[in-house]
Amino acid sequence: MELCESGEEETMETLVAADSLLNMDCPDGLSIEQHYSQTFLPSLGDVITAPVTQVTVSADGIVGPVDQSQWHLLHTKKPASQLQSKKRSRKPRLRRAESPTPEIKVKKDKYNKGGNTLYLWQFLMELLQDRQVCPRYIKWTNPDAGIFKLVNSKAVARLWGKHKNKPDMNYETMGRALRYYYQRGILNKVEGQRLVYQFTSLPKDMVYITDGDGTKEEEDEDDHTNNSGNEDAVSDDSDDCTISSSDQSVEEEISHPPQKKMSSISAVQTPVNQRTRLATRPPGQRDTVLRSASASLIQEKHLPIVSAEMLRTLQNLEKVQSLQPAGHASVFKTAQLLGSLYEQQAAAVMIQDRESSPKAHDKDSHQGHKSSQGETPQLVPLTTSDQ
DNA sequence: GATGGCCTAATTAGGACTTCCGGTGT
DNA sequence: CACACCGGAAGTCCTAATTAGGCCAT
Repeated sequence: MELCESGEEETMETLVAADSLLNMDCPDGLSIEQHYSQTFLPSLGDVITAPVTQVTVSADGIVGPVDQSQWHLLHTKKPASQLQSKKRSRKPRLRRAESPTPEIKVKKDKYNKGGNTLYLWQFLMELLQDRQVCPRYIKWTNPDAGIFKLVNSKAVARLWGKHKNKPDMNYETMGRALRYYYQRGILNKVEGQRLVYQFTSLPKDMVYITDGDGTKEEEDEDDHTNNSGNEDAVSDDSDDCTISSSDQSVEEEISHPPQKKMSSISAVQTPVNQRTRLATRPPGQRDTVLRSASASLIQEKHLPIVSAEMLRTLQNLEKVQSLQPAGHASVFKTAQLLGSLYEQQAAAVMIQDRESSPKAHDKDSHQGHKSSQGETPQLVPLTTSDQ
């Protein structure tokens, strides 16, 4: 195992905190460093299953169910000019999907290729679901609104640096990446509160870890009144007790993906309708800068335009069921909305299939049932009205 | 030999950061 | 003074998309 180098300008506190975390032995022999660079990846590999090779919604997509022959025609019929230009000149490349744009792509086995392709926001979400680091180094201050705090920013940055194999990673650098998320509608800054950020959307079945003895409201109180002092206490002093006292649950944690820890941790799974409305909101979060849902995620106006490829992928919906929230934010929103769209379209197709092929009907009805169960984890946009 | 399909390596474009910086606010 | 925070600019790294070329069957 690689030991963390010391001797930087960081405080001893941070070094001890981060190093103890990074070098901590896990029951299965993995350090937490390996845990975040390896254990997460298989769990994310489950996010995107092999049959979902690509999901695209584009401006020239086609609405309506497409059968195989139509599908073939769609992809073989090209303008003559395009065919002629194949030889020497490159075709104009379609822009790849950016996070909050309507062009969505689910990459095949993206997380199983050995590369560290876990995005920073995914990494933070994973940290927030891991009681080894939450709430010691990162914690929810208002889970309902997706607001979290980097309790020990340097430790979190070092974890991120370890994950990305960037030993020089610091909070300033990581913070720049976080600030880019503002533009892309993935994160918002909570004004007036240092080290406090907000996810614009969250997975439907996000696991919320709260302080063992505290409530969310108490955490918020801490944030308003006892920021730095609390950080110190949380970051280092709690190292021994937290880790040692939770060995059993940590062991379970390591052996199970974060999403499956519900039985072993103090977790709160907030229903969507509860998360999207806040009865009482801490006054300090009133000034939260928020984008509207339409600005931050897939917009419903884009959804009538559904590519044939997307529709075909949705016909494999039972495979899509395994999509998990750690995937691309917009993917889940799209999957959610397209799922309902697909159900409507599938209903029409089912009538046809019932007449022609009973087996096809059984298959479709099965898929439709699964999708209507809402088993596909969805990202829930957190809008201004959520505050 | 011409043609078309398939496969694969190389190339390229673009996304997601990373690094550096100068500046402001607390 | 330290730290958090901001955003511009340039760079790196990685991956998906595309192309070119070889091989094989017809």
